[in-house]
Amino acid sequence: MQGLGRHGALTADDKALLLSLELNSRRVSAGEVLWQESADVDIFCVIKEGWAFSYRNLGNGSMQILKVYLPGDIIGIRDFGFSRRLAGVAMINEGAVCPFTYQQLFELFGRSPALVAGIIAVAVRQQAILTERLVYLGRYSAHERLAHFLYELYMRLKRIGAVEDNGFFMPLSQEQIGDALGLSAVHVSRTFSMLRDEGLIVRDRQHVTLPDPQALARLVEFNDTYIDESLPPAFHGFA
Amino acid sequence: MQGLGRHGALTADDKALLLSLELNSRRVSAGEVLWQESADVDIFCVIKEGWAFSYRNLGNGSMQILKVYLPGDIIGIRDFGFSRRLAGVAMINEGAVCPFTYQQLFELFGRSPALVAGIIAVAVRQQAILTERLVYLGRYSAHERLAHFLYELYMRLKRIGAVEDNGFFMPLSQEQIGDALGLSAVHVSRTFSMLRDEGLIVRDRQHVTLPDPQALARLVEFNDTYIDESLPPAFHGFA
DNA sequence: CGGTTGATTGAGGTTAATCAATGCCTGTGG
DNA sequence: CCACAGGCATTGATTAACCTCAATCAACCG
Repeated sequence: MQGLGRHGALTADDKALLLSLELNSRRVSAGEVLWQESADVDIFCVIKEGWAFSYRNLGNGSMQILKVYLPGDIIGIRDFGFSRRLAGVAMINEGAVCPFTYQQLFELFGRSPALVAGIIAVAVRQQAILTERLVYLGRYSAHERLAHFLYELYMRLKRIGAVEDNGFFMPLSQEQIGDALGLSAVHVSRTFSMLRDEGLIVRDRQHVTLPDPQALARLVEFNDTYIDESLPPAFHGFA
Repeated sequence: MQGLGRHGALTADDKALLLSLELNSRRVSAGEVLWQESADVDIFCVIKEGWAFSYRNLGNGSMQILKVYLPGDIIGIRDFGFSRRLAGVAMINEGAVCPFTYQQLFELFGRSPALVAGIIAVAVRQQAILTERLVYLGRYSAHERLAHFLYELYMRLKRIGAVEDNGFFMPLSQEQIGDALGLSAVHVSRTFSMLRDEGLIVRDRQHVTLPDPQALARLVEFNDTYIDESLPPAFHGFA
């Protein structure tokens, strides 16, 4: 609700609708697969608690992680408009999700322009994050990829109040980070060491600290166009 | 119109609306920049003729090409919902485009559910193509990346009737292909030679032939989920 | 005809993958 | 409480993929 409200005032009715969706939330365990790739598209989810990721398993035995989802993120709207899942989704750690159906989504669409605008904004910004990683995969070294990845997490976590003293909880294994960045787990480890020696990133088990976020931002030339989540003025008349 | 009509019957009114958009088309020259990254978002375009690509220029001097656009493709809907361009767009060869404004897009939305469904379907499928390349960038070698890239072009060109005897016109330079696949131009050249020696891809200047598309499809494990362009049943009641 | 652009080929260097060994935590069962 | 196993991270050595630089060549263009 906090996420969607940024794009237009929600009426009391809108809020009631959203709250009704949140009622039937479900606890999920670490590693649990929410759905497999190619499965039928039935539901979407909002993460209430815990981290998840979407992935593709490849013919050569490796896996590509497409996106990491944090509490408050909507999972599955990328599949909106398809009849089968383009990617699987699994939980990283324990948590809770609120599932809702295509039906309920269309209901929202019919009822509230502000919610439509909000969901469009969320969807296009998620895609922008993906595009940003495509750029990094294509043209940057392991060093910059990892730095960018962690800085992006830092920014997203800060938005939801999960950063304290420039540090945050990060439950991904180095193997999983490698699968997200197109690197081997071994090289992720080496790259972490480099970043630590440079004083840019400190990591202790599942806790990451960025001693100097500004310096890191300069290094990765962070493009915050897609983090700014306001919709352009043209939308105001529409939704 | 052909592309959008796949997702629902267009009324005579819809068609008239689309034709009116096509009236003010504009000729564009090879290499012409349609817009720069970070520019204000004012228009979208349909390509009537010629090829284009969207790109990001990076701090380290290199460029990442995000997507290649073919005749019939809509350019710029990725920026829908942002006030500034996430990527630049430039023509590869000479051609013609039909620009239309945010305003006109909203008008379409208000008038025709079938067009809304069509545009949603086009947008999500374009994103799926991007995601597919992200997977290839992260986890496949130059050999498979190039094979996949060309096979994807082959499939998309076949849809619009631009393939003849398994061959097609391909105006991209090897430098540009490298920018799309995250490779150097030199390595693209070597990889082309490998594919030619394997009998998978024959290239003569700007003409590419796939002697055995089936074999190539097996090699790249082409995922055609996102090429199937029908919207799922759930949409039928909605749009 | 000279100039330019794009493709090819070779040589050598760099990045990151792979293989393998070790260490460190954590949980488990005796 | 200790022994042990499993998962994760680290480190070293070797190999493979790809980049960069540089030279050459072919096609095109004024």
